[in-house]
Formats: sequence, structure tokens, C-alpha cells
Amino acid sequence: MDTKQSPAEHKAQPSEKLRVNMMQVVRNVPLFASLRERDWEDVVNLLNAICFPRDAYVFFEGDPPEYLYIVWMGRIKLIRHSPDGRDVVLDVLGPGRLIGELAVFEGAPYSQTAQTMEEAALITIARADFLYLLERYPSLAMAVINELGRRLRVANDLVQSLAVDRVDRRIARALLRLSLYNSVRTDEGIMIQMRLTRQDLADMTGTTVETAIRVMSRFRKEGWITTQRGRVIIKQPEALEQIANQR
Amino acid sequence: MDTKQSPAEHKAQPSEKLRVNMMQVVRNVPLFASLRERDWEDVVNLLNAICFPRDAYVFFEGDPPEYLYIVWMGRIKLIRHSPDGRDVVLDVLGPGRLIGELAVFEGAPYSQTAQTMEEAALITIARADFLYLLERYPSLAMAVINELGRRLRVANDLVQSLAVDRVDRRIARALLRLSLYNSVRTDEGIMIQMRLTRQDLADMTGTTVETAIRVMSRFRKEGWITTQRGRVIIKQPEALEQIANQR
DNA sequence: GGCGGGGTCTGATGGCCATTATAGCATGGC
DNA sequence: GCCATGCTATAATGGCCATCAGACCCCGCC
Repeated sequence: MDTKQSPAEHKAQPSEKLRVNMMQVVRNVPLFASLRERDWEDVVNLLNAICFPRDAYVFFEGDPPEYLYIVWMGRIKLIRHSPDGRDVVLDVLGPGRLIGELAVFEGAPYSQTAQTMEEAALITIARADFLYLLERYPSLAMAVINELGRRLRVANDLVQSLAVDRVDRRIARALLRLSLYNSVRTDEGIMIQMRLTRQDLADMTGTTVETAIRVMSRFRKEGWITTQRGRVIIKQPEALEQIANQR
Repeated sequence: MDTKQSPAEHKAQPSEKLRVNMMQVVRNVPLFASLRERDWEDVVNLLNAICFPRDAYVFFEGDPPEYLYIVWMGRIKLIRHSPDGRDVVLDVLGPGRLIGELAVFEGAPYSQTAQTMEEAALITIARADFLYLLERYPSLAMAVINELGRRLRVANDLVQSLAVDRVDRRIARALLRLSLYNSVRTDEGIMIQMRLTRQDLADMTGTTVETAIRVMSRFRKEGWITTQRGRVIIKQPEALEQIANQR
């Protein structure tokens, strides 16, 4: 149920090009970690920054693969739209992660949609430029393999969870997974670093909003989590882990 | 329910080393497609062949990544064992496909179990040798990326299907997916090239044997498929496609 | 031949969760 | 402030499918 989508909404235009120090990008992004200092300048000229508001679409599944994206700031969700209108969230990516690498590599259309979950800044590399870089610096392929490996592991975990787990366990696992990659410790507990609606959680776990709400309400009543305005704080990770792993 | 597993069964010993012409392997396997002829000999010496009987385990999840495997003959399923005894089939791989590439690349334990579905011959490359090859011939990384990409796409399709589809649709999709990669045309229809139990199908679609049997019986009664002794023939792919895609 | 085991098949029952409906609540725009 | 809209919340109903139970069949094996 894509209740989030207003009727006339379409691919949101990026709000503006923004001044990001590309040298800083090259120095900090895992993709370029294998490069030597003297190669940096070669790369910098091929990068651009682009900024998106909350809930904007970076690209849609089926679009031709124009750019490889690197997340610089914010969280991006990779989703699939189903014919009956339900969305499925395949993964959530934070700073440093790659988006669209497969499509760009293979020259096939993007096989999923990328949507921001909050204000986000992305680095773009045009397809041809990325292929050039890959050829010139084969070590970049290792970073691509790492990215694909990370995604494949997440996907396999998700397959298993969807195949054998009840809803409450799937949601507990989703929360723990998010907290693993995108969280900060606070005095109240572990805060998940993104705005997360119940619809998002439902789309991540193959259930409905209503059920996601019910389960989250139960978790809250048990004192395991608190939520306010899309911010989820895990107060008792052990309790969620027990739900996720028991038996 | 892993009813296939007899109590004392453990990692089956490979039945024998078998004489495979390694030059033929190097010439035909996608992994080595990018090599020049003069490099072939360098590679051949690092390869070994190993043969497994039906239902044997190549490795278990958690095992240390000693070898990269290349499927030469037969079909291998990648599975995850769940604590409650249910298995989940993540993918089925035929000749040419790689197994264990991620674990070998990252040095982490295999994250899934590999089991033969019929007699199978595999090519092994020791981890250290593969890393050496990757360094010496960076173009091999492209083949690894291709393998990971193929698996990721299958995994994403499966996630979506598990998240939103009813059982009959999931099974129809599983049959069509298998027929896409591992099938031959016969006068009766499209025959899926492996012995497939209802338990296998259930493990591929996150359901139970009983339900898989019920759905397959319905497909058979409708005249869409025939099955005998594990061999499935799709007589009316259009009918399955309609189940898989309608609405 | 008899026997056993793995795979297939069918029915009855009930539980999980989707669906539908309705209401409350916050947020942001005007 | 006020309304529209999106998100959260809760309850009632029913459908899909897991679970349990039992039977049959085929095949290899003793």
C-alpha cells in the first residue's frame, strides 16, 4: 500500500548542486580507499555532488543506468514496487555505500528504485567515467565486490527471515539490523539514525502497516523500545535479540 | 523440516577425484573467459576436480573458506539451516557458476551450506591460489562481480516474492526461474534439469511440504505440469506465467 | 516375498495475520 | 488558529496456510 505517494508525485528534482569538497570524498569513501594519493586528482574531476530532499526518488527501477551513486549524507532505501501497489524495502544504505553499481556495471536498467528517507547528499559518477576508472584502476573492483557482498548477505538474511519467521521476529530482526549499521548510543538506549515510519517497517518485513503498528505497540508496552516522530530508540536490545533468536 | 537428514549423516566424503581435462575447464568456464591463451597453463596447475554423490554436502555454513568451487557438472543448492530445523534454499547453481567466492574473498566462514542435488563434479581452487590469481589477473574480478550480481538479483526477486506473493504464485515463480536457467525442451514441454522433491520446492518458497504438494497437485490436475520421480516438466508455461504475474 | 523408509497425497482443525473500518493525533501549510 | 493530510492506533472478521494425523506408493534391501 503506497499510501506515502501522492497522486501527481514523480521523480523529484534534486534540490541543488551543493559544494562538497571532492578531495574529502576521495579520501573518505571506501570505493577509493585503494587509490594512491597521486591518482586522487584524476578521480576528483569525475565527481559531482547532488542533494535530495526527504522522500525524493533518486531513480526508478527500469531507468537506464546513467550514474553510479555514492551516499555522502543521509539514508537511502532500495525498494521494489509490486504490481498490486505494495512496496518492498530491500536494503537501507548510509554514508559510504554504493548505489546502482550493478546496473552501471552491466549496462542493464536499474533493477530497483532508490528513495531518500531524509535529506541526503549523493556523489555521482557518470557510467562511462566509472567504467573508465574501473579499467584504469582495477583495484576499484574490490570495493564493488565488497558492496555486492554486503548487500547479498543482507538479502540472504532477509530471505531466510521472510521464509521461516513470524512477523514479530521479522520486525525484531529488522530493528536490530538497522541498529547494527546506523545507530548511536544515547543515555536512553540505542537510537536508530533515520526517520522510520511503520509503513517503512512493514515494507521491510513483508507485512502490513496495521500489523507493524501492533507489533511495535507491543514492543513499546513491554518497555523494549520508545518511538517519537519516526525516531526509534531500542532500550532493551537483549529483549529484541531474544525474540529474534529464541528456540 | 529436514526429513532428508538421517541422524548420523555428516559431511559426505567426495566419492573420488576424477580425471577432468583442466584445459577444457579453463577454456569453458566464465571465470577464466578474460584470460589470454598464454596464461592458461599458469591457471591449470591450481585446479583440481572433485566428485560428489547425490545429496552430499560440499561444505557447511560456518566452515572456514578453504576453497572456491566452480560447478562443472550437476546442480548444487545453496541453503541455510534454521534453528527450528527448517531449511531455506537460497539458489540453485548449474555448470559454470561459482560457489563460496564471497567467503574466500573476505576470509569469512561460508555463510551458507552447499549441497548437491544429484551427482556432481566441482573444480576447486585453494583460497590462497585464488587470491593470487585475483591479484595477478585483475580481470577475474569482473567474473566475480557477475556471479555476485546474478545471485543478488535472484535474492532480490525471492525477497519480493516472499514478501508479497501467495504460495501458489511463489511456487509458479520458482518453477519458472528453474526452467529459465536449467531446462531442456522436450516434445512434452520444458523439462527442469534436476531431481526436485516437494521438500526442495517448499524450501525454495518458504512453505511446507504439504502445501507444496497441494499446489503441485493442483498444477498437475490443471494440466500445466507433469512430474515423475523428481523430474518436473512444464507443459503450459503461459499458465504458470499468468499465475506468476496476474493483477 | 516381506519389510522399511522416503516421498507423495488427502483431510480436519486452528492460528496467524490480512483486510476492513473507524477514530485519534500530530504536523505543516495557509 | 484552523484545516487537510499523513501517520498511528485498535477492534472485528475471515482467509490462507501451518499443523497434525493418517494412508498410499514406489523402490531398494534383506
